[in-house]
Amino acid sequence: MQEFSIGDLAAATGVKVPTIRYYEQIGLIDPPARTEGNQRRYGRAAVERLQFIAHARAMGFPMPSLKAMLRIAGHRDAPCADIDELVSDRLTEVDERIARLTRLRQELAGMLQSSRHGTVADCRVVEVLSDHEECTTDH
Amino acid sequence: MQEFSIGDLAAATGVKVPTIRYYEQIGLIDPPARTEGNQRRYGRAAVERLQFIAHARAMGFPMPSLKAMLRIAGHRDAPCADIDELVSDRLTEVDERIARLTRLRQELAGMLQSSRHGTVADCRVVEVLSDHEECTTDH
DNA sequence: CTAGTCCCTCTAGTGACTAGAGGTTCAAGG
DNA sequence: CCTTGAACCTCTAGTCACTAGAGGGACTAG
Repeated sequence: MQEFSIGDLAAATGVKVPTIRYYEQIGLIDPPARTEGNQRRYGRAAVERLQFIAHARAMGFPMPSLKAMLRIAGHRDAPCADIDELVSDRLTEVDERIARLTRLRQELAGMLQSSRHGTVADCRVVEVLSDHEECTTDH
Repeated sequence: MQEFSIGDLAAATGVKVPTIRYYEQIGLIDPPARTEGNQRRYGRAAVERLQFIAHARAMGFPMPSLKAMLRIAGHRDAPCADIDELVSDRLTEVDERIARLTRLRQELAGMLQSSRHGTVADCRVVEVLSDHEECTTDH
């Protein structure tokens, strides 16, 4: 089993070195073996685990879900349904977020549309932002 | 000109009391007049300004843009175009964000689709999250 | 062997708030 | 007028997920 320094691990996963140490500190990854000179040495498994973490973070999973997934993934005979649930929760969140952003998009576009005057004094943007009643959408 | 306590202001705008003090501290709003007993008293203008801030924050404008907008909005004869630019920047950002989330949505949905097996050992979700190559989209 | 890069720990800082301690002021009811 | 209780004050410290820096030790290629 080949060994990786923390820098190798960082290069392999795209997670920065101090962030890896931070993850170790908060217990997201296990403390690895050390060399005589006290440097961290990781194995393949650590690379995969960190890739998993990086990837899940990139998909916006919150830290607690991440911990839960890692815990579940550790039991190879645990039911996959538990993880599926976290994924579908996240899917729902993403859907909501898309919906909210779409409404916001409309509002922003509307603000730009109606603001072809000259100065701030009669700027629709300022008005709309100052007065919630003016919104065409809710938020 | 009627006066508002910090609590009134909070009630009127939905911004919490400590947050208002924080905004004052970072110079987002002006320090208001004080009573004999050193309590803050605000006027109408402060309510409007804070509403503007709350609203813009709800729309996801970052703090620096907010400061810029407030600065510009202060000059009633400044060109509205400067604010429009911030808004259209934000619009672009929102569009990008929607696009990213839509791709993510697909990936999450795909993961769920293909994971109707039993245990973690052969859970697609775990696989996909561990191996970036498996992604059907890029991110 | 040495130069240069990587690694170590520890502390402190970030942004945008939030929470709490310990004390003061205000406004309404008696 | 006086009391009571809610609202206010300042200040410090905590949150999350990192990031930056200081000051020093370890590893590796030439």
